[in-house]
Amino acid sequence: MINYKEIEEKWSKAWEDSHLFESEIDHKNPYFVTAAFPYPNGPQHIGHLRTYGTADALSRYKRMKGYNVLYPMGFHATGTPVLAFAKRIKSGDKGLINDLKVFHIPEEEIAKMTDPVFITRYFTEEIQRGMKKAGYSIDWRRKFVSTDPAFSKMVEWQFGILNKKGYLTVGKHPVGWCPNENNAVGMHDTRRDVEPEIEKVTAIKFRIENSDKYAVCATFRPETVGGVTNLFVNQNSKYVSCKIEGEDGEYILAKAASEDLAYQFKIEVTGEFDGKELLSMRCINPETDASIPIFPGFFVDEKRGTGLVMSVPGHAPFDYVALERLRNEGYDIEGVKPIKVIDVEIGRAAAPSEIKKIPENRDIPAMAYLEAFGADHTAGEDVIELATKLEYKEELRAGRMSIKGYEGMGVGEARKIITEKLKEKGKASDIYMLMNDSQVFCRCGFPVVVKVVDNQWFINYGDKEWKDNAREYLKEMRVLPEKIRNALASAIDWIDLRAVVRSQGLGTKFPFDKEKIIESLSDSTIYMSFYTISNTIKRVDPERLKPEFFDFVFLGKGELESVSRSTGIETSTIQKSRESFEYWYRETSRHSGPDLIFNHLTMYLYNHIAVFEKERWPKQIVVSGVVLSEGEKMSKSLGNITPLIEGLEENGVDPVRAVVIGGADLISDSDYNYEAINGVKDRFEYIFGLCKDSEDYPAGELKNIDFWLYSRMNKKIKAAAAAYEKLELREVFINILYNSVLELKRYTSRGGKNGIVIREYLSSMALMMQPITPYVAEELWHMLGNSSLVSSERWKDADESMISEKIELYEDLIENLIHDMKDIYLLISKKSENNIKNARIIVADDWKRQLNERIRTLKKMPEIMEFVKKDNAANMEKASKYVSSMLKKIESVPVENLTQEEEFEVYMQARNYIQEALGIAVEIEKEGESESPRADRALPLKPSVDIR
RNA sequence: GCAGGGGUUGCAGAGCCUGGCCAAAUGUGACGGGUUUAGGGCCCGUUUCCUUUGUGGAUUCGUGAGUUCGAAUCUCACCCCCUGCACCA
Repeated sequence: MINYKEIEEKWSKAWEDSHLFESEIDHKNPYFVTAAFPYPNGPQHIGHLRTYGTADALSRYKRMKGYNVLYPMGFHATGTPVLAFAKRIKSGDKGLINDLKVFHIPEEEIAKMTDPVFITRYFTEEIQRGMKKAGYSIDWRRKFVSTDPAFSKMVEWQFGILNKKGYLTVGKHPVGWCPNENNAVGMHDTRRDVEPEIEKVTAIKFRIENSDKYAVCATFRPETVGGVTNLFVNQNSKYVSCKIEGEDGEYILAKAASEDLAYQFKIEVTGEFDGKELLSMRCINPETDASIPIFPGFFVDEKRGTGLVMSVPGHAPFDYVALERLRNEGYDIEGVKPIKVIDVEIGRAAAPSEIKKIPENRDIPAMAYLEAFGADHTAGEDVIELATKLEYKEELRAGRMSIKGYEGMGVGEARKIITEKLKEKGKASDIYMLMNDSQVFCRCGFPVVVKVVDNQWFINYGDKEWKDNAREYLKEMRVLPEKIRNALASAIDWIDLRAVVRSQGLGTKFPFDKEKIIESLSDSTIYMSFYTISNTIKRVDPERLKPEFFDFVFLGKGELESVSRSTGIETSTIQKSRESFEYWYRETSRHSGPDLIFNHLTMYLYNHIAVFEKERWPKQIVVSGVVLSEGEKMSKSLGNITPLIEGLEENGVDPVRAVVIGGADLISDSDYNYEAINGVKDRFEYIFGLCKDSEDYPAGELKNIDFWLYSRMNKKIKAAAAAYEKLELREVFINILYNSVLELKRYTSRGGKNGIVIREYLSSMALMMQPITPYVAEELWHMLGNSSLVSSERWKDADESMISEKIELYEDLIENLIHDMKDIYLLISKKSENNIKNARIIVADDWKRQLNERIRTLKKMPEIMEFVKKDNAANMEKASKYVSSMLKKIESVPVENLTQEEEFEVYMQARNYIQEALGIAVEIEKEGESESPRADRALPLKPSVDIR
């Protein structure tokens, strides 16, 4: 049994003593690996092993390939998480405290976690401990925290550059807002952690006849404005008339709605009245100029939108139903007829199971959709809702405009055009609505509204030139796995204005508004560069880190002497920092998770482009997937989160690394599960056992099977290198552990027992395994008698001359033959009462082999037979039979060719093995010399078998 | 809705870019057998159906259509699933 704990302690100490991972500038090519900043607001769990472990595997591999690799680590404490953490501890949050107990954090430590500084220190140490245990080849001397004053200086410098380049703008922005606390609310500030879903809708103005007042309706479907036959109001609600800054005329809104909208517009209320009063008015459809009435609508919500609804009975089931109900109540709705503006085939784009029948009459689509669900205007709201959703969906996807001026146009396109037109004429504008199914409440208990914030600072990722640069540069950059390049490209296109400051949290003060703090994703877009100097400036007073310093170090601007004079930093320090940056910041690999593609990674790319010279831009981005636990997503509620250190101690670091890092290819999810870990352990045991046994094996002369193992080994080395380059770690690991074990087993069962061959194979395994399972590799390496550290060894390239397809073919022939023979043996033993005495293997004659060549090239019977005649080597009758049968399955005519003698030799050499496998005596004969009735059936590479 | 990814034989998961050698790797589970035979481990076999002194046939890779001599692989349409959508790290 392998004692993982023992080998982990032994080798991590050896690595530390040899300072193997403390990287200094040297004559070799640099390679700089960074992985996402961990947050020091909790210990890490098994899932974290993925990104950091993958980065470690790459680091270790690149070191083997002769690069001077730097893999540093720092911590991200800016933003609200650490503060919020302290706040929750202070308030005695049971859930959080419980979580911490799961991670075995002592109570007296938890008690101290009301202090953000303590939290940061505690968890940076805790995380570092876990990372060391996990065997990451990290240079810890460069560690820093994003709240360090020196780091802030660099962020200030960065924002100075962004500002100079005109990438910072001030403007308006909609956010979820609590009117009580006067604060922006995100998901974590709401009750039950719901995300306020803010959506833009179109508000359309309907002028009230004979006045300069407008009724305002919010809608998602402005393209149906031509089908508006009336408005709906809630006759029991209060309405107001008001003035809106920047707009002419007066506007009518529900009172409740106007209160919410006041956070989006400056609204001055000029009057208040009951909804009933509106019923006597008429207004003008802005698209058709028709005069339309105002009716009471049962479904109108005074808080939703504007509290007025434009009625499109032709295309909105709710509107249709409301009108029908009014009619049945005796309301005079004559003159209001549904108008069809879109043509659509019902049931075209929906799951047919929902639909009961397809109505024939589609003159009123809204009615038809209700009928499709077997309902009419008496339907309940849930059915109307269903019909509405289906109709909206189908019309958008498959509908064609039928109204004048837009005939045949797709609904999506018409929506854009009509909205644009209305806006141009000043008849529509955008408002924001919360789209959550139920009201969103702030934690303080107040309902959340949408506020349009003024004076909000943004980074303008929409800047055309910047965007073009990013788009272009992405093409040059290496992206692993290749398939996320698309996602990055669309992220680059999509990212636009990004709010960049917050009013609370830890972090760097925003240089252009010192009240605000730089938002924490924006402060960590170029931090990797800081690793290159974090150790050279350790003793420098942060106040001296003026922009001139960073200009010189990162951009090579200015003169050393004058920078030193104006900053007060010694020239040697400045010079060293510059050299370090220049040396390391070239070949870089950035590692992150899939959730960061659309924010961090995109911003990382943009900001490098904005700040640095092109040689310093990202060279490679690597995104690794997430880790499941026993096939399920890890989550607190499932209680299946394994703390990193605990998992590593329980199962051993390398089995866990193998399963988590090598268990799936990059972006795919890997599964941390018991079976897989055991599978890996079993194989490690096998390898170690074989290694021990092989000490007693003699060397001896090399046989076919030895050459076979060499051939497989060298092929494997080639394949592993190719897969490592693309970080296809699953491919690598399956190949070097699982397949190796299969090959070794086959080798020994075929009588392979050459100690030198086995040990050479094992040492190449140790080398190849090292990036993924370093401890086990190290142990194996030393068991094989090496005294160096495998972690500092070079990659051994494949010896092409040892790769032999022919040798491998021999082995395949034998395996196939045994397989076939076993089948036949089974069949016969089932049928025959008699005991089976022996088996004959009959190897096909050479004339068949020569014919195979012809069959593959000529492919036609007459021509082939022509050849047979000329050649005269074979019996014509036998030959024609053979050719015609082979022609039928021309695809399976083997390309490889052996002579009868060669093939015969192969079976002769393996005769003992075959006999053992079958448990009966085996004779090997040549077709021409055999007396077996089945001799004819022998095919090249597919001997006939005669068992009796 | 928009964007990205995906739907493969019990499960997991390759293959798809570069069509044929794919009834489809590998792992795991299940079943049967073996092993100085409790279990485990290890070894062998089976694991879509039919057939069989054999290496054969039929039907399969979300659904439907198409291109092709030939499609899991290419094209189109549709259905379903996962992830993200901003001030939140």
